[in-house]
Amino acid sequence: MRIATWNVNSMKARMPRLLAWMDQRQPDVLLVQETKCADDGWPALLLEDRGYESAHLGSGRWNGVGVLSRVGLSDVTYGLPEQPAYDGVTEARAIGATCGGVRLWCVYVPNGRTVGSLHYDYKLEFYAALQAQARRELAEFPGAYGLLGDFNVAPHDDDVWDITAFAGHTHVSTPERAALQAVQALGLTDVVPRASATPGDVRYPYTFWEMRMLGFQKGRGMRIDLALANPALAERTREVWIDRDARKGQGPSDHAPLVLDLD
DNA sequence: ATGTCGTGCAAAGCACGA
Repeated sequence: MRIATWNVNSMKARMPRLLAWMDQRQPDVLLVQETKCADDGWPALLLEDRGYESAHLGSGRWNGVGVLSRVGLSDVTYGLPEQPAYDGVTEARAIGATCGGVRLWCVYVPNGRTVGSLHYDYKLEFYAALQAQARRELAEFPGAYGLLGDFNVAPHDDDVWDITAFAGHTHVSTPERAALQAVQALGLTDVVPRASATPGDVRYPYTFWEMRMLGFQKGRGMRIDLALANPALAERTREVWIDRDARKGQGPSDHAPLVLDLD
């Protein structure tokens, strides 16, 4: 079974690349973030034609998360039960589902914008809600369990292209990393993609490169898309890899897919 | 500190978010 997570940065704009990628890589389950579409614009029938059931949570312009599966899709949970609101709105940033016997969450953690901002506080609150939900469900679901998506935190200094360039910035701050670590402390392992190169190398397993300033071309990447797996899921995981090719060429997302191949 | 995208509004140019 192949499970993938991909911040697609607009379902509509990415559709040609997304469908080609699905044809090529044949994921059994695909978790997508930043769909930037409303539920009534979600291409459910198109995906169904290709053999995928799907569930989506989205309100339109920003955020939006979806689950695609050809190995079953049940027990869909729309949003985290304790998810904080931002500016009075509970945003479309999390959707849970059981696919092929694996309980999964597709998450799009808030960016945080600048350290100490309201959005940064919101990001930390979101992590607390994610942790609370994972704690409950890890007790509830005895089988394979995983949180996958865009966590907007680079867990280690080596997970950004140049840590000195990130001094005082989000994604690497101690509170953000502590919030991520608190989720992992529940017994969820960051299943790190196989390294094809050393840190700093353009081939290091980053998942995101800025569109601005030719980030990809200059190798300025970050590993912020993660798969946090409980022991049952980690045990079944044979390969974890990043499809850098999906970041190349015309009209890519700024993120590359993270792929888990299970027994 | 920017360089690019994507979206949506009221429009063919901007504001916003990443």
